[in-house]
This record gives sequence, C-alpha cells and structure tokens, in this order.
Amino acid sequence: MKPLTKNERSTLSAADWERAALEFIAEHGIQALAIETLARRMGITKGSFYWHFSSRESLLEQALLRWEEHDSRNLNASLGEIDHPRDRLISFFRRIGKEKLTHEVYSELCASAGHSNVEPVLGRVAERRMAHLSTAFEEMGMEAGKAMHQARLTYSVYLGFLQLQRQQQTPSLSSEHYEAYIEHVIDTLIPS
Amino acid sequence: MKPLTKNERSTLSAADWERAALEFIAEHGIQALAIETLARRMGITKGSFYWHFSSRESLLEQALLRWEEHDSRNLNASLGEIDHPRDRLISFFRRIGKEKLTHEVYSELCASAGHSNVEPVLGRVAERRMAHLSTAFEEMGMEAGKAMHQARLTYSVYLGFLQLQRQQQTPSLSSEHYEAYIEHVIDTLIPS
DNA sequence: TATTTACCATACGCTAGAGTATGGTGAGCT
DNA sequence: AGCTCACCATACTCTAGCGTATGGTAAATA
Repeated sequence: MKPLTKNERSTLSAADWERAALEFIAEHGIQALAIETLARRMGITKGSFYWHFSSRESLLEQALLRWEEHDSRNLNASLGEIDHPRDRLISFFRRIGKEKLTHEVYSELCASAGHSNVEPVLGRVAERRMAHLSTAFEEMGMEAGKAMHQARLTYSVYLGFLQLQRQQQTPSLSSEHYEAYIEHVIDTLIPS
Repeated sequence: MKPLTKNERSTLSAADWERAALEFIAEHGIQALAIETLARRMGITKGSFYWHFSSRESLLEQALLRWEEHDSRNLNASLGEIDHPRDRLISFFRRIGKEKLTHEVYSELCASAGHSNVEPVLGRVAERRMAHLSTAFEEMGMEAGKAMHQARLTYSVYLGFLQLQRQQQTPSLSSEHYEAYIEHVIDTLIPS
C-alpha cells in the first residue's frame, strides 16, 4: 500500500503547508486556522511545522502572498486577453462561479479585514481589480472620473455578492434565478 | 431617558451589559468580545456578569436581539414616513453616515457571518431591508421581479461599501469625493 | 434588629492553542 | 561504516478565556 496522500514525496515542504493553509482558510476562515489542527489534517505533527515556519503568523504571511500572486496572475491572464472592454467587464461577473477555491479564500479574507496580515493584501487586490475595471470603462468611452466611480460601484456589487453568499442569501450559482440576476446586473452596470 | 453612565446607579443591569457588549463589538468585533475584558472596561468583575447571564453566548444572543430590534424600529421610523419612493431610496444611501454605532455593529456582524448566533440575524435584517427597497422600486413603476433584482443589487452596493470601509478604502464620509460617488451611485441605481 | 436578596469580588479549575526543547530516523555523503 | 542533516515525534511550558464555587456587603424587608 502506497502513501495515498497528495504527493509522491515522503517529506513535506513549506509550500505544502501554505497550500493546506489556504484550503483550510477557504473552508473555515482564518481565525480557525490552528497549527495542530492543520497538522492533524495533513497526517503529521507540529514538529514539522516549526521546522518550516517560525510562527503561525509567518505561515499566514507566506500563504497570503502566494494567494495574492496567484490571483494577480489570474487577473491578467483572464482579463488581459479579451480585447473588447465590454466582454472583459461581462467576464468579470461571469467568472464568479469559476475558480472556486480562490473566491472562497478571498471571501474569508474579506471577513477578516481588520487583521493586520490581511488588510494590506485586501487593499492591493481591490486596487488592482478596480484599476482593471476602471480602464475597461474608460475604453468604453467614459470620462476618467466617472469610470473610477463606476469601477468602485461595480466592485462593490461584487463584494456585496460575496457577503450575501456568506450569509446563504444568494440563489445557487447554477439556477436560472441566478442567471436572471446576473443579467440584470450586467444590464444595469455595463453600458452597451 | 436614563443616563448610560454607571455613576448614577450603584448597581448594573443586564441591559447595561448588552449595551456595553454592542459598543465593544462595534470597536473590536465579535471574536474579541471577552467577558473579563468587558468587565474590566466597565470597572467591575466577572462575578457581576455571571449573575446576569448564564454564558457568553447568551449575552451575545440578547445583545444581538436588542440590536436587531433597534435596527428594525429605525428602519420603519426613517423610511416609513417618506412618501415619495425616490426620496426613500435616496435616503437609504444618505443615512450611511448617520447612526454610526448601529452601522459599525452591523459591519462587524457582516464580518462574522458564519457565526451561528449571527447568521440568522443577518438573514432577517437583509431580508427586511431588501423588502423595503423592493417595494420602493415597485412603487416607482418597476415590475415585481425586476424590482427584487434591483433591490438585491442596491443592497449589494451597500454591503460592498461597508466592506471597503472595513478595508479603509472609502473616502472620508464628509469629503466632496465621497459626495460625488454617492451621487454617481444614485444616478445609476435609482430611476428618475 | 434580624434576615433575606441582589449584586459583586476573589480564587479556583479546565481547555485550546502557541511556542520550545529535545530526541529519533532515514537518506545521502565521506 | 560512520556522520551529518533534513525532517518529524513527543513531551513539555505558558497564556487567554470560559465557567464555577464561595464568600462579602449593602439595601430592602420582616
């Protein structure tokens, strides 16, 4: 019987801990992230953790950096290729269903704004995303100031959606009710 | 109209604890609410707390109920009196700056969705508020289904605003930049 | 005046979780 | 073969918080 866990390697790396941490955060939030719990879950003990990391905080720091980087690449890759700004904006909303893990992590981070390790990340991410939105709106002919307002508005809708999702108050992502809502949002926020 | 300061009365009541809890939540969030901390802050000890409450959870329960009730009365009082639906909708956004404590508490509750004592409260509050918005949009001539979508959209904007506020990413509530944004939001979301 | 009641202080027990100290082990190098 | 080193286990310490046990006191009541 071979070791059935994720890797071939018999020994773990820091990156493994970071990945596991992000998965755990996505499921239970960052305040629930405890070292021994995570270790148990990985079928290992604290001893390993403190070999790779100096503290819980440093794990958090590294994991969040890794997530942010991934998210940033993702943003450029997915939205950077779409030529027409309108399609770009639409894809912004349509991508909510996709990239589940990343979205769940982000949602939990939002719930832990205020946390000193989280706040700067949230700031940079929101800034980056709103910048994308803003330029798209500009390319559609909006005046710069108005485009920024519209970007903020649009992003707020997204954040509000995540919040309602955390409260179990959004229709299931595949229902036709959800589709109708998304369509309404697009019609209202994205000029033709 | 009783004074909130404890100097007046020599002995505390359960309501005093609840009020103090809400203030503390507004400042530091639910997860930071600890009995001994709160007691120290009130210049008293745990002994008092466990006289009035059986557990931390019951304090939370009572405090949240008290907040929800206050919020509900507030909603009816402020929006119920305004005849014209458009003014009602506008006042929804304009009231963000007012009622500071209530908003701060709500913001912290949003951050703790997921918490078993918080989730039902958030659900009811959002439902109530969206219902108000929805009927206002209907009164403005929107078809029922569309009005609900618009209400959800509008409320999401509000929630997103709170989120950005927690991340220190909103202009100060009294700046002219903020005013311009609010105006943009009103123009985009509220039909004339 | 004597007793009860309401309210609070003090001192304790208990658990979760962070971090430390130290020893064990297998793979590769010398 | 012997050694080193990367990696992990085990067994602690320490602190924050919840909850309990119990006793004190001032005011109300009998």
